[in-house]
Amino acid sequence: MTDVQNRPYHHGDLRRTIIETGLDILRDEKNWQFTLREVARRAGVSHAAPYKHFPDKAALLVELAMIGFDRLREALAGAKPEAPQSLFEEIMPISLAYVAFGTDNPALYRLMFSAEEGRSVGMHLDQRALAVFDIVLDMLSRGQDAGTIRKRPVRGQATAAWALIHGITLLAIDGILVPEKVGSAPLDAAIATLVEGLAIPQPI
Amino acid sequence: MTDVQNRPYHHGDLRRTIIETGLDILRDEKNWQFTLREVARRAGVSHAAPYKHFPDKAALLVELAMIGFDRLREALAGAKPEAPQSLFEEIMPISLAYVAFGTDNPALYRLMFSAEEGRSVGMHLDQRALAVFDIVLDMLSRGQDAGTIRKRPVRGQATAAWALIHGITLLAIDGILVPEKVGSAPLDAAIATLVEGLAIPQPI
DNA sequence: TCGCAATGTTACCACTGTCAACAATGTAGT
DNA sequence: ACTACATTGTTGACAGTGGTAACATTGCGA
Repeated sequence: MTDVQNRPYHHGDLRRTIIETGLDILRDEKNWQFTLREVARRAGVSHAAPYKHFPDKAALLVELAMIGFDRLREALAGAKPEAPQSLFEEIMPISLAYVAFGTDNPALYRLMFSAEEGRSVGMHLDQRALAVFDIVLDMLSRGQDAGTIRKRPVRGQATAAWALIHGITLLAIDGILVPEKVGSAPLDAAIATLVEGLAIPQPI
Repeated sequence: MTDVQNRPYHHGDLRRTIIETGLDILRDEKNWQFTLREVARRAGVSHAAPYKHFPDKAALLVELAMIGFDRLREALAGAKPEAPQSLFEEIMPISLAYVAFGTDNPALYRLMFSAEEGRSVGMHLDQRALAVFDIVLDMLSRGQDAGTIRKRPVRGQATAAWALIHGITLLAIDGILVPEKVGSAPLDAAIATLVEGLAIPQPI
């Protein structure tokens, strides 16, 4: 266990440091210029050092995207209401948590769904993304069992739910859907529309 | 009017050529490496020539994104059904056209909604994007007047509709929502769910 | 016809991703 | 303890990129 004080030749735990530095850059770099050399620079290490831990830049980005999916899943799990009285009360907090995660970590969220880096992210993305998808899927399945949502292919309904929230999140990140307050009117209305589409119609 | 045959010193209409070449690259470059030098190369011109027509790379990308929005708007306008018998019949073809546009022009569609290039695209995007948004808005307004959709803030419902289709399109581009056939089951189901959320509930 | 503005080219700069060669360090086997 | 080796970090190079400045060529108006 080397002492951190005297900057030894070997960093000690450079891999983790690189990942954390990468997350930092994703967090405060609004201009999305993610350079491997900048990561190395911030980590106080030479520009080629990261290559001892990651085969190339895309690999690091994949790693970061993975962490992003993990965090998103945790955020959703943490937002799940305990005793929802209606489908709306169940879906709303999770949706808000999802959108909030996206607007709080715009660069990271974009990275998660970007196929721009040589298709790598997209390739490895399936499993983790589907883990998030499964949260929605479970929610709707239970709702269907409880008789609160329509009897339609669950997969299609989950797709609708995910796509809607995903779309809202990206529109919010892009500043098109005013993300002033997360609890803004269009957002609530959009989610309400989704819930109406899922729920079994009630007598007016 | 210079003859195109003998490659004069002055290209003649380089600006348009650059834009078209850019669109070509967007079309067949799946790997999303959009280099200004490659554009110049394909246009058969020196690597600095584009700077006489565009201040920088971002400006060209903004231009391309604009064209993308124009084309999307035209595609949607062309897909509008003539005499829809229901809200579903009205929304479905437009939605399919939207998703098809995205999956047919993945790189272009991504560019349209990417704020990665120095926020330029996002800044200039508003007007054109809202033009697309207005198509949805008009559709829902007319539906509300006709009494086929719920009386809720139109803006929120239009947001829901757009976000859902936008999300579906991106998920399809990312290959998460199997885009095998555009008329796939999850896609139809998702749109159906949307329509149910918009429409006034019918007696079962 | 002459001079200037527009447009294209060349040469250069800083920067990036990536690789090869080299240096320092930890560690296993004797 | 000593030595050979694998690990990890550094330096220096390469090609490719966005961008700028200086220069060349052309078209066009006075």
